[in-house]
Amino acid sequence: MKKAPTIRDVAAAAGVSVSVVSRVLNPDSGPVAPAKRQEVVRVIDELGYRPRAAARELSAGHALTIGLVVTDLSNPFFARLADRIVWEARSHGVQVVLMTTQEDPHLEAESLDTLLDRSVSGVIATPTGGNIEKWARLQDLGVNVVFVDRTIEELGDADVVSIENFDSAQRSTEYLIGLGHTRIALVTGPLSTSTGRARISGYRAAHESASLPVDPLLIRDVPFRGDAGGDAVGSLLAMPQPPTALIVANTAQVQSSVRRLVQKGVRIPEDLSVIVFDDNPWTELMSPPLSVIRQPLDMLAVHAIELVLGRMQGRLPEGPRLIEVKADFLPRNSCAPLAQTAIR
Amino acid sequence: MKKAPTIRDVAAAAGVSVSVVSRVLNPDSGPVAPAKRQEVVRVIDELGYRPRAAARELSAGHALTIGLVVTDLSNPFFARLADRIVWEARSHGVQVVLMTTQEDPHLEAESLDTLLDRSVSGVIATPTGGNIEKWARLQDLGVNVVFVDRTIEELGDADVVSIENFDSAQRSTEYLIGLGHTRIALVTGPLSTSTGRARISGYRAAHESASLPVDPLLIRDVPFRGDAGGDAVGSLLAMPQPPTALIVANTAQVQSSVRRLVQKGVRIPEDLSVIVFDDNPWTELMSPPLSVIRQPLDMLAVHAIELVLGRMQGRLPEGPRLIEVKADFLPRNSCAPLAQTAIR
DNA sequence: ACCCGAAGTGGAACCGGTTCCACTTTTGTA
DNA sequence: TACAAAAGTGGAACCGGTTCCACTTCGGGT
Repeated sequence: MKKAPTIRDVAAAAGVSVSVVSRVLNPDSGPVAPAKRQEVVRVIDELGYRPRAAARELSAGHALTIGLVVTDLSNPFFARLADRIVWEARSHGVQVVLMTTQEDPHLEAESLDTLLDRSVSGVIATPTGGNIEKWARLQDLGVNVVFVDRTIEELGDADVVSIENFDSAQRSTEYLIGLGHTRIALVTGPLSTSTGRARISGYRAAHESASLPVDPLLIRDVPFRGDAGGDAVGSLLAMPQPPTALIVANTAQVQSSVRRLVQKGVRIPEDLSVIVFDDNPWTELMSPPLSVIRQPLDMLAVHAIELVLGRMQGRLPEGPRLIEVKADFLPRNSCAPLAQTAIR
Repeated sequence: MKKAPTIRDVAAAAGVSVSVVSRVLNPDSGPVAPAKRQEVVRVIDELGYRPRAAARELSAGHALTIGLVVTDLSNPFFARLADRIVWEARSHGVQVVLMTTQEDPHLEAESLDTLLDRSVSGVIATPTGGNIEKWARLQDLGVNVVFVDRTIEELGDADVVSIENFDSAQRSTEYLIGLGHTRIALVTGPLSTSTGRARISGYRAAHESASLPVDPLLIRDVPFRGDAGGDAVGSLLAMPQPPTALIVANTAQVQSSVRRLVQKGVRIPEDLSVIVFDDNPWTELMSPPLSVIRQPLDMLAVHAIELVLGRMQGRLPEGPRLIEVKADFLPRNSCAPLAQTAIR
């Protein structure tokens, strides 16, 4: 186990001072004579020298690193989001430190502290909704915060990237209404999140423009983790007058909800028409293939990274940005007209 | 945007020297009078002081960080693995820097360089198979390397955690043979990986003990990325005498393979019996639910972390360790006796 | 009362980069 | 040819921790 060379080793071997090596390492930080530059480059290559990130960070005061704080990587939604973000970050030479919260504010708080210790220059997160002061403190210390998929109302000056929640919920609801359905259930995110509320609004708006009444019992706001989606589905099916259509607008709960449907032997779409908010290849492989609101994860990731890096480089207007990405509706075969639906 | 306090601020506010504060921060690094310890703790809390990780790393020479290098997080196998590893790492106070290789040795090489710059104390990876010298160099510089799911033969002294490849392939093959199948196709990983070879051996062994011949054309070793699995399936189906059963023993290619089956309108298990190596909730939600070799990701993750941390703390015997975890076979409804299979 | 070792403390070097600044050497221009 | 501006260079401080070591203080044993 040998020791890696340092900048002073390089300087000595090239017969120059560390200043010169540093200037070679960071172009535009000062002049270097072409001959010396070449020699330094040669020595660097010969010794296999690589600058230690820790040293750089210490003197710079911040790291070329961003934190990614998501609920849970075993959920394909977050996993794919993470994948895109890691990919985009790398192409900009930025590393990603990954933390999961399991939707637990305590774990989230711990993660934020750790990221602060690491002097990350940005954080991309799907926040739990708690830790308002902690998030504020983070921003206060100059960390660029971007929320994806959800907002925290109390945090006015954070950037947010999400899909068009209102619009997506409205469109999927309208589609089902167009098929003749009147009892449409909605499983969505917690009311404490902007996302959850916006989707409910879209759902209501669709009902209103069709002059249909809204049965509040058909709306279920459930947490992002655990088996809450499945439980909501179970309870919906057990209603005296069960729904004939279901929109699962809580991406993290799609799997749980669908599992419950399968377990209960519900036939799709003969018994129940289903639309889910998801972007998961498996939805297409089911029989029938599920109709989905496709979350454009690539776009979410790209915008999130753009925001973080843009702020890092100070090339972005001051105020907080809200970016809403259009989500595609992909009708497949999990929805049928009400006339062809078996009412129990 | 204010500035975070440093250890010197704390020392000044508590009326002690930085040495004392440092000793309070790191118990067992030296004596501190109880009264002063208490005062220092109070000041730390009051100022909200947190030690900068970069400073620590610089002087320690290595970071409390491990690198996780996987193919692709949009693949549920790697995503779930990452999830468990992040979780286990956190519980030991270790952070995880995530990098993806897309199975491209160049990207892998770049990742390793970056991790080296960061002075990570360990790397957990699903290696591409290339970059032998780079991996060796990493180990040479004192980085603990643990491979998951695959080995690199040329790298004798790396720890490896994987499932019992030979055994798993053998059992699934025997199961199908038991159902009467004689033309069983195998889609597995590249021959350049130990995993790929071991699974083929298991497959062959099952044939031998049943005195069945092996048709080499039924064995397809395909890369971990791209749509190679689907293509292999397409080509298998187009054979003059196509297989009546299929084992997809390349977790990264399960989705691609199944998609192709669905696209081609192959009925499971009426036309083809299927077993896949996977640990993905969606396999259960398909109709029919797929029979799987369940990869015990939790176990893989726990062992990987144990190895890395164990080596970091120097409390592990010298030589490289190979840990094989038993994988469960979960028969569901995607396999039928040959007698009930439609031969085209 | 005396001495020795342990407990407690702070000063300063060190880790490996970046950056400021003073200094020397070129260049360009009048 | 003279002299200011620009290019090139290296010394040293600095970032924020850890750690070694010298020094002081205290306690206990004889």
